[in-house]
Amino acid sequence: MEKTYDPYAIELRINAAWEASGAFRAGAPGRAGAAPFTIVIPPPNVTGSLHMGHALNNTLQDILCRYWRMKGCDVLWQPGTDHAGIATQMVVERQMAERQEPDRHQIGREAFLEKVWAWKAQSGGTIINQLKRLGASCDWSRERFTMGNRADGETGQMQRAVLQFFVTLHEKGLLYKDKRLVNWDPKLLTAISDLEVEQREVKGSFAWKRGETDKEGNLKPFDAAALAKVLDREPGGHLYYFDYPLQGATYDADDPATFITVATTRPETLLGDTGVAVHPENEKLGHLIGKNVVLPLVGRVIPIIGDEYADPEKGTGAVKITPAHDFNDFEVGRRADPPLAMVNVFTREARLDLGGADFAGAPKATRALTGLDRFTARKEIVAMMAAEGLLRRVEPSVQQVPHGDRSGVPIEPWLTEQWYVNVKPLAEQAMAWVRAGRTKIHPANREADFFRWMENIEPWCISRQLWWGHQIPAWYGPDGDYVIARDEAEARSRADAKWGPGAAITRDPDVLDTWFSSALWPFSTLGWPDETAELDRYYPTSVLVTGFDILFFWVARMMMASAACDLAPPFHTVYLHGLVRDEKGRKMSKSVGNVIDPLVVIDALGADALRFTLASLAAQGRDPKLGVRTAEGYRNFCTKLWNASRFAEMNACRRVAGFDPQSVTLPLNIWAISEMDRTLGEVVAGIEGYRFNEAALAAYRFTWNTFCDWYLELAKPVLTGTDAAAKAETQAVTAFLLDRIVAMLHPFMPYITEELWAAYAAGAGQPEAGLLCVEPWPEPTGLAGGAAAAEIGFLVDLITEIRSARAEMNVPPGTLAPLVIVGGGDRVTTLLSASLDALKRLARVSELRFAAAPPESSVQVVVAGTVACIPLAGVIDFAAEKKRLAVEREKLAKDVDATRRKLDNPDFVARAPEEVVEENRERVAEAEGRIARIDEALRRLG
RNA sequence: GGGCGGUUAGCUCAGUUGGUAGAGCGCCUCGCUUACACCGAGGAUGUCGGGAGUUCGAGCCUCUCACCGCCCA
Repeated sequence: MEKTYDPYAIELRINAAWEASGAFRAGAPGRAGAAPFTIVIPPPNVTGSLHMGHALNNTLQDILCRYWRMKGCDVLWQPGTDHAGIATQMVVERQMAERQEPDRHQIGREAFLEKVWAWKAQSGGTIINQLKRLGASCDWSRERFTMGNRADGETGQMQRAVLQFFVTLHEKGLLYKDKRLVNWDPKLLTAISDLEVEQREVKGSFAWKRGETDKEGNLKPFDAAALAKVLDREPGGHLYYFDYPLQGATYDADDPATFITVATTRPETLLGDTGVAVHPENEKLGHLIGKNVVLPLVGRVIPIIGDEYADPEKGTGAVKITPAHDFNDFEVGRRADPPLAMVNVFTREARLDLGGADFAGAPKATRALTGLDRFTARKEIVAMMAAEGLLRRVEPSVQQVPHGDRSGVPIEPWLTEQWYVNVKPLAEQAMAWVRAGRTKIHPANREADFFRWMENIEPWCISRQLWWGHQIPAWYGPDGDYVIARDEAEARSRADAKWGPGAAITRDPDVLDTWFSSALWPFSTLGWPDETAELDRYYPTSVLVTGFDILFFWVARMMMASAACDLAPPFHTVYLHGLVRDEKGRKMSKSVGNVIDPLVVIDALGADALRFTLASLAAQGRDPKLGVRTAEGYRNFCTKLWNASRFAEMNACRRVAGFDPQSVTLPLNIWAISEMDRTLGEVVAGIEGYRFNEAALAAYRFTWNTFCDWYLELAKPVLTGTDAAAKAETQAVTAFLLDRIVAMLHPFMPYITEELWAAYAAGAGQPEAGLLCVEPWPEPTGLAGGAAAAEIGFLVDLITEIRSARAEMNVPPGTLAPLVIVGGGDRVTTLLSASLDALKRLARVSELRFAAAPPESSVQVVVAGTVACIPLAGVIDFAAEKKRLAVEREKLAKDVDATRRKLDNPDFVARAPEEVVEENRERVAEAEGRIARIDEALRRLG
């Protein structure tokens, strides 16, 4: 073996070996009869690159896949990538702009898509290769892409899956077109779904009030320029109060009978107001219901209506209603009798468009605003209202402003016709699955989130005004109605039937939401809509591992898609992990500059160290916090394991064919094997219970603390000793334990364990032995630790106590001293005599003596009732020893006191379980025994 | 405003039927012993956010308050 562990070279070589062996291919002939275990990867954005979230997500999936593969399952980890419509189209458009090329509208749809595919070809392999470096044991031969293969066009299977899904929804009556408000992104010029909107808190700073005076008592005029300056930085964050004059009255700012005041956060929408709402039971304003106001700047006469949406406690109690530009107002307008008119004032770029009939009667100055950007318009409108004397007040307010999560600009509710899926019945089915336990969600408390969202689910807007994506398979005929078909030919025949032969039809230019295709991922990747052997064998999949942030985006939609296609629930378990944060708990983001690149960590410390770190941080229901240094400890762990293996090699601890753990006789070996069994149990329970951190920690503790710190140290005298039989057994056990350690750690640290496995095989003269990744998972030996385990436990405690006492006495480490055992039984005598070499080595004992009474001038420790004395005349620091004993005595006395009080409580003795009471009695007895010995020792010291 | 989660050693966090608190890192002291200084040995540090309740017994269960975070309106 090399002197040091070099991750980079090893990872490269091991990866090649895995690839060449086909070990990760699903459906190996040898596993034809095995149970399948399937995971579909959450497909990363095809043009993206690996970030820490991916690293966590895929590490956890890989742990499961490698574990179940070793357990004998036929594992399919289905890899692939997502076309990420908006994000990818944005990237390509940005590139074109940077190169000062003509934009997509100038070059046309075909040429643009050509460029996107070219970009995919160029950057699409990046993330896949990065996943390979992480060690992901996907079946790479089955890689899929949500847009399918380009050469196949719409006849490719992945494309047909999407078309079939669309047709199925249509046939089930779950698909419809509707003209309603959508979240419109005026930068990307597309509708986006509710989930793609993020609320950002915005707070303004400008305040003004009509009639306000300065220190000298002069009226403060409204300063439009000052407001504009504030709004240039941040257009939101203010509440504006406007007076709307009542029809037929002469406006007088001081006479409330002549106007109604409304408050708004978006003054520019005023132009589209078609009503004012007041709560029907509003005592102050209720009497105005039924009257009209004259909309300032426009002249439109609009009604004051009664609607409970207008909260009398909030703002002025009256709300301006703009049905075409606000979701709540849209509902209010529809409820009203007669319904309020809809007046659209924006273009798709969110510029004012006041050229229509609705503004024919508006003043010229107002119509001149046409073409202004919405935020410029905001400043203008406020200034104009102020000039008209109708601005009552401006105040800063904290607002949640919806922003497009991709474009980062405020979204605009906008009236358009879009395609929707009625997801209600599908959500019902998905919820039924979860209720019935056919799909389990871990951690369980996320189930509540799932139900809350599903119960309040809104129609899913699936059309996007983009080019990169699956084009909607709907064709419009001469009358504007449509037919839906799987392909052009089917569309033609349907069109012929509907509109007569040869009717002109045009296909809907829009594409489908990316999630529409990723919703099919668990079955489209297996061949659906075709009936394939893979679908039969690997569907439904086993576990879905993903971040809780896409529970609704993706997990819920996969379940609904399965329901729509009359398939079983797509997975029996959903495991949701947290979001990786930096060491201060902040989200990792480029702008903050706290991003830790997984590849940088892999380069520096190795993939195994990164993986182990992530696994050990993956506590359920918590966001892992990762610092730059966190992974170093686990790099050290790799080195530790490496060196333990080197030690074994140097001491000729070779794998023994046919080794039977039941035949082991040395207490040390029995103890170690039984500890190994226990650890295996913890690791299995951790992995199968999705408590990855607990599994990782158990394996870590055994390897470092039990095996390296104690087993190997205690084995050293045996390995260098003269008892050939004991030596041979210990060599065999060391090799046996290392085999199990690397197997147990393999799901977490595949590279170093695979490498060591090969080294062990070579050492044992089995260079042709197979790969660890397809070895069977080690099953517990069932060896009972019994008395042997207790003996080693005693020895470990004794050595620890002696070391501790010596250190406290400032005994120089080089000093050897005898160990005098007082009143130990036969078992102790035998054990310690047999362990003399270990005691010499680990506790600096020169010789072992047994005596009836403690010798003079000695330090004494007590372990499990046995008194061990170290006579150190001349070396011992008497004052220090007295102090040490006094401190210990005080601690014990306190303990005795507390425990006694408990035992004196009749309720405790009566109600606590017998074993707890007994435990406390023993505690008192033991502590009192120790106190007696300490007192004796103190007397002896004078 | 509603919901969820958090508050445990200097830092990051474990703590799964309630039985007198643990790990890693950091810190301090020491280092004879060639598997490993990316190491070894020893050590210090916590009224488990505040308050109340249930219980023989609460980090854990209930209520309440405070602060922090996330999601939704």
